[in-house]
Amino acid sequence: MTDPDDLTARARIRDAAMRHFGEHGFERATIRGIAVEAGVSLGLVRHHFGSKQELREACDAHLAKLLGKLNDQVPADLAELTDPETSVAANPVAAARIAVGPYRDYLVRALVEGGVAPLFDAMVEAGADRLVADDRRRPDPPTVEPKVRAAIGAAMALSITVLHQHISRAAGVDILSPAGDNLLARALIDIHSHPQLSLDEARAALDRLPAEGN
Amino acid sequence: MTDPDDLTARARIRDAAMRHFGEHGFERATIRGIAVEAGVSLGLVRHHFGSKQELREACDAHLAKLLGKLNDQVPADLAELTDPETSVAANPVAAARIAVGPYRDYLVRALVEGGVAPLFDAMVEAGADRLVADDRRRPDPPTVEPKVRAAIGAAMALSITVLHQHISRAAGVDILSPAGDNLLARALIDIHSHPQLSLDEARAALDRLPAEGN
DNA sequence: GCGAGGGCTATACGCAGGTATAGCCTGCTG
DNA sequence: CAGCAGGCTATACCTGCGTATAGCCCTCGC
Repeated sequence: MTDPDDLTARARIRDAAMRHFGEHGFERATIRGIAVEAGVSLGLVRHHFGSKQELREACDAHLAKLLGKLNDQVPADLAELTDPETSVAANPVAAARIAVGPYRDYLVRALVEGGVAPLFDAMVEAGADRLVADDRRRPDPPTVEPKVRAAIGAAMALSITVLHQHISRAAGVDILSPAGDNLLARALIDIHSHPQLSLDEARAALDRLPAEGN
Repeated sequence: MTDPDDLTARARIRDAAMRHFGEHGFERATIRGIAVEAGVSLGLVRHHFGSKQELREACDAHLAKLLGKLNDQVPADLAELTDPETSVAANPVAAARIAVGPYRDYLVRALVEGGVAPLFDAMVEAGADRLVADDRRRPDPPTVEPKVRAAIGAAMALSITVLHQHISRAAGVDILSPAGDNLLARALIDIHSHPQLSLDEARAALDRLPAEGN
């Protein structure tokens, strides 16, 4: 976002494209609109990126690079990304929101219509590692591979971003705003510390399932 | 889906539209393509539904009606929707998959780009009711309104459908297929019966949060 | 039998927007 | 200075697609 050469026209075009794609979706966004917002001519967009499709791929790549970087230093970011202006401190939820913020809409679009697969897979990988460690401490051995559970976990984590408009409407609070950080954090802590199913219920549910096979 | 008058051209157009919108997205889908698939002329689409936008709204309405009906009789469906052909029996996950199946892609699109808000809100309402009942049995009183937790829960539930392509890829199994029903059900049971955070960890996390306010 | 209405088709219009071309201007290198 | 490369603009082209119009044909009521 604040790379030294991010003031080049090329970077401005890319950023404008990410905003437009995120806001309107790939189809509805127009090269002309992107060019206007970037303050360049229509032809220059085509000059730098060959076609609309290639422009999109460049955006995907850029997002992946950004979030990859972010992913690598989550711990550092958590400490560092404190934003004095909005009085959020030591709240991982707020940190994540701020970090992803500018690219949130684009990320959501990309997730739903393919693309950014590597990003998701990285999240799964990280989650699976954590699960493997946690599983050792479990009295009951899990019957499902860590990777599968991690994939579902990653989807659930992302669902807050992906469906934030619905969550916010239903909850009556903009969940992805400074005002919502605390609420969201508390809700997540509550949800993740209180199982929906008791172990007994879980066993009963498992027994009701049809025999292994498919 | 199997209404008596669902063989009318109007219904065929609507169904074709839902397929096209779901598969290609609203912008990329063309009225012409829909007309061809429905086996009618271009003009007839416009005759029945005034414009592309109105066609879309009709699709939204139809989906809401279908899923609303489904929602009302979930218990009945769970018993009834057993599909002998695919050997799924008494598996709620399979039942849900089969019920939503034909409209899955459309549902996902609609969820992400607005629309179908009432559907989501209904899920939240139902979830909140359940939470209120469960909360009474909790030793520690929840600090977050049921509605907020229910909204997040609904999003998490839907995330499996919305992000199924990523989950399936990462897990190496098509999670929304007969072959995946059992795996998905077992994974969900495991996840929902094993808290990610212990109560102690939860308390510690809560303490680390900045003071109430925002 | 005949007028009317509605399901349906064929054809045309208009334009938005992706793609393509031609060329300007500035700066660098030999 | 010559000349080239590359960032950049202006303009034109043309296809695809939403929208609009005109009218056919069949059925039903009188």
